[in-house]
Amino acid sequence: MKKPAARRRLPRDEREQLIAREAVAFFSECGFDGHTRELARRLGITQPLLYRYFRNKEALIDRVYQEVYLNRWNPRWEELLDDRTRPLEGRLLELYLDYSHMILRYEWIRIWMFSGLKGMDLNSRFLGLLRERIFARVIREIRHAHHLPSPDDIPISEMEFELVWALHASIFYIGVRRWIYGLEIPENTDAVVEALTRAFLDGVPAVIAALTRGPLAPATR
Amino acid sequence: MKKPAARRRLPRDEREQLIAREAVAFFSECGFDGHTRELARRLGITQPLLYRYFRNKEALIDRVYQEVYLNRWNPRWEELLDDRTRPLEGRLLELYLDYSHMILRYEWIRIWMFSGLKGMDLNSRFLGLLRERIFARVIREIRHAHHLPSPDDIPISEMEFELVWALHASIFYIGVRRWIYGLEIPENTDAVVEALTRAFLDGVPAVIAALTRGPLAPATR
DNA sequence: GCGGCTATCTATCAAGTGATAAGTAGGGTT
DNA sequence: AACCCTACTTATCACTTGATAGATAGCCGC
Repeated sequence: MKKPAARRRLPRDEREQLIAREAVAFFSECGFDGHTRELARRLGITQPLLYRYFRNKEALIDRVYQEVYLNRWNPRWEELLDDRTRPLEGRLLELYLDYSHMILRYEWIRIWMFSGLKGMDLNSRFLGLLRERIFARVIREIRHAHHLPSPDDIPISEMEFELVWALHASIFYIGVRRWIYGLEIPENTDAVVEALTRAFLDGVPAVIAALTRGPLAPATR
Repeated sequence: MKKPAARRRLPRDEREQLIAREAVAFFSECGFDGHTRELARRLGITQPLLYRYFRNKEALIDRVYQEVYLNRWNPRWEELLDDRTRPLEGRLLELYLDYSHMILRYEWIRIWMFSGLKGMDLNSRFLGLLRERIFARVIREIRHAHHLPSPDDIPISEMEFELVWALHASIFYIGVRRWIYGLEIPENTDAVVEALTRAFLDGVPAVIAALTRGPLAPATR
């Protein structure tokens, strides 16, 4: 209720930011087929004004991606996992809590899914990064903490990756339930993420131990 | 390469089925904003012909839902879980393998997500059923197999439901990776579903045991 | 093979949909 | 207070898109 109407003649930068912010909210609600007229209506401006700030609809959508995803990768996640002075459980809890705070948001989850369904490569590129930089490290550190062979000696198997995918899925799906299906979820999502991470750490090392001894199907990608 | 062109003047029922089947493939690929002209083009017919078989686009989409979801609920799942003459592990494996065969398909997963993003109540209604009929039973049977209090005595807690959601998420996400992100997944998905279910049964009962003894936060819905 | 039923097509409408051009007016500068 | 830059609006285009009306022609029964 700050402004009755963010009206006429704003400085260029300010208007651009207003548009970008509303575009994030709008496209995350309606998908990228949402109409520019409706977006303009929500901004309290006319539709042609959008085109004074963005060359076309595609440029506007690019900006939305930039706002929601760009530079959200936290290099600390990798450092965190590498820091063997700390117990593994603490490292994993911090990682997954932090990561969940990033992805368990309306805009993040929905634009992520819209983007995936549209076949953008954003998703596969990000998940490729996640797999190589995070998942592989998680498995490496679990093996190390349990005195199992390093991935340098025995490559990470497909099934080991699947177990880490499963934890990732469990966390991500909290957001899907809340922001896509519109279901109620527990108020304290941190507690759930924590419980899931602990359960993972309780159960998975034994499986990995069995895998690094048994016949292995190394991950193909 | 059977038919050069499935041409003119088919019997009414046959044409209707052709349209319905192609509509499933088409809308699962393009989403419900896909254009009727493009659908007609894929069918090798003109766009107005669609309207001789379906009152409007909405009716066509209703038919797609019907084709993909209606009458797919298998009452056997409930009977299966109730059958205490069989070991719990066998029952859960059969349940989740069968369920995964239903949902881990291109059309099922994508239309499911499109529907969720559009805010259809299909998703929440189906998941409500799943929660009450399946999840609650899974927890009840785990408790019973481990000589823990029945849900009649100690209601199922929020966290217990979360653990079952997590298994569901892990399985569902295999389909999301494959059919929405376009990632490679293990060839033998049955083996993965089996491993996830076993891991669930290995780890979760201990957590549930702790929960039914510790202070409980009963599930609110 | 011919007549008629109707599956299918051609032509077209009306409402929208992204985008552009040219006019209007707000507000900082002097 | 007059001026001018440009943020913003009005008017409009070209194309798309769901939907309808009427013409055309394939196929079954005789």
